Amino acid sequence: MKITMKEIAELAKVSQPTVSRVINGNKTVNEEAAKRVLKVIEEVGFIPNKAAQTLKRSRSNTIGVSITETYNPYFVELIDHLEGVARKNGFSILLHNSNRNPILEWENVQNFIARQVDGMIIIPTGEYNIERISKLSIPSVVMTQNRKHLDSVGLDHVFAGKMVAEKFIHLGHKSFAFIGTKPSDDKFYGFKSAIIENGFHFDENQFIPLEESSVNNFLMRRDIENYLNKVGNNIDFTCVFAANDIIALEFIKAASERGINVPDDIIVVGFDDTYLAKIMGISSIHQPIDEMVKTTFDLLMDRLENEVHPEPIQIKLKPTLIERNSYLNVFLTQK
Amino acid sequence: MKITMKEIAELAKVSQPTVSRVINGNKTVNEEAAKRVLKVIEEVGFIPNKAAQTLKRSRSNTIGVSITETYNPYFVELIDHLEGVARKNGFSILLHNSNRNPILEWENVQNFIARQVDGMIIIPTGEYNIERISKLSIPSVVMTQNRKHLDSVGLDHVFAGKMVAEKFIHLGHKSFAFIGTKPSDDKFYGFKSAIIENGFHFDENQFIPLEESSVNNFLMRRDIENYLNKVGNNIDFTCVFAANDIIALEFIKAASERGINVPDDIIVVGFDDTYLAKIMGISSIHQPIDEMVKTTFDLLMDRLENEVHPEPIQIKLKPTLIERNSYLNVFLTQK
DNA sequence: CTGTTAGCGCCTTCAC
DNA sequence: GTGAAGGCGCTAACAG
Repeated sequence: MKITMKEIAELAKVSQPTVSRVINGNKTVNEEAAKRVLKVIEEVGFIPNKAAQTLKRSRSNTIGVSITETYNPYFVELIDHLEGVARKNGFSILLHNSNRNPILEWENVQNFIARQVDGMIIIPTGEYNIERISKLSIPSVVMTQNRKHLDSVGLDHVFAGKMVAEKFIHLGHKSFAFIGTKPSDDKFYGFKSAIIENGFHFDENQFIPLEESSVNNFLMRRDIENYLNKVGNNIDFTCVFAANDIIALEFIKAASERGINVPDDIIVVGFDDTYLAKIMGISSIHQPIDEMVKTTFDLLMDRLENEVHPEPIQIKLKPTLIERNSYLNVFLTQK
Repeated sequence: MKITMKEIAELAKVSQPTVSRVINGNKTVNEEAAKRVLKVIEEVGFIPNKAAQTLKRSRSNTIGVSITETYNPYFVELIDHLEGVARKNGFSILLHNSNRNPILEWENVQNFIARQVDGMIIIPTGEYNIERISKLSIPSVVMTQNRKHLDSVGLDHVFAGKMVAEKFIHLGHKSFAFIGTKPSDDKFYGFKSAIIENGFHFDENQFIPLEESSVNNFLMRRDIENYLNKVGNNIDFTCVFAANDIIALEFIKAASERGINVPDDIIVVGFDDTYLAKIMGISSIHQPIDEMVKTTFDLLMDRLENEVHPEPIQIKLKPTLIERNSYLNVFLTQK
């Protein structure tokens, strides 16, 4: 059924390796013969079998990508760009979702190995598999987060937090809030540090906690409502930094329903600058997706070509703050 | 560097085919020997080379997925589910984006063939490549749209349009609008037909046209603004059916800025029921993503196992209408 | 310039 | 039950 080089060779009256030569652009082929081969290939629509090539060359031109979720559009943009960059460089993407589950993440890695990927790009579920991966002899780079034991391209979250705090302070705010999963978050660290460094106080009651398991907007909303119900009318912060855009939007909605106007009463800054922020006009920390993908891919290519295995590189990209008016305000002040 | 069955065989003091046998669960192996082999495999962390397996078995357990975009979260949900179902069945996904470009789409297909995928799932860019694909001898199924020449799992768009029109009529509306790319759209056809069948009139001036090239919310917004500017205050429709949720939201925003209240003045129904609709409380046509993915995958598996190549099957799934209050209304009526 | 040869890692008869 | 032999489709020396 399937056509092979052998058939092409017979039809073009050359040997099979010659067919291989013309396909791989080996110049040392008689022009006439090459033409004949190309003609036959064209006619029968021959496409070389990459499984055989991979086996022979021990290079698959495939990279395995393990992601943690697709719920946050930020990750989707990342994957999409990555696929584009990879294709432009002749690579295909093998995509597997770990769903934030380290066990599945490890399965993904095993699968990538089995399928002979040339390299892996990992959006990690946590620390769990990082060290094992680093010992694997397959070039791997972690994207979106920095890890000690592996090449990684992340974002300067501390800087992002500082930037937001300084913006708030510059705008005259004096009482701050943060919404996020864990207090150990770098962006919270940067946020809080900058507040304190500027002589202000961060009230720990104004850390609005989200459950680790709150992975969609309903659950995030629930956590926010819980907080708001608890504090009742004792809200005295005037600015909020949310750990991502979905959270920011849910806070704005929850606040609005309680008669709190954003941005007149409270201003909000989200994170990731996804199209959610763009569509809804929410200020947000923009991650340089293009740069992150490009850097990650280049780093992987570099590791792929230069066998030497030096110390892991940690690259931290600089975010920027995108200011918007909050479209929601438009709706609120309409009447 | 890489470990092979040969090494395992030596370490376990058996022959290489025996290693293959235990890995593939062939019962005809001495228990003692099998144990030894498994132990060695465990110790050295051996993972069989799928490129070799693929070459030998001419089966890769991979399916190629060509998508047109990731901008609409609906497609992302689809891919994510698909990846989950595929994995559960031992398949990996090779993902390529055609970016709505038929040339890239064809490249994707070629690449899939080269990489020996067992089957393909295509979200098509249009009619362009469908027939070529149908002649390919690799099982392929089109998802999200129905095509004559290829197995396809789509949605009953005509029914969806009817459903929305009937809902509008039931609510007492008499003047209708539609926002979408082309009047040939099945959902517009169903929408308009139901309006006429119920004795109402559809004013062609109330087809709000979007450019084919308007692929993001800014461009969609621009088209909507153009329309609204053109008609000025002569808006006499009270209900709008938008071809997707992003369009619906952009219309709501544009209308709100002009003092038109949604849903008090105009009600809006979107399409796809993405989380955008969920987050913003926009009514929308829900596509049964789970069912679509499951059906598509099962159909592909069926084609994969039963060599016979009967007539293409066209499956049309039934959408449902999810009614919401439009959160935007909450904001609008706040003060 | 080009054909012959060998082998990538695995699976599959086929004898023993 | 298991080893030996052959081959999947391709590439890479190596002669000629």
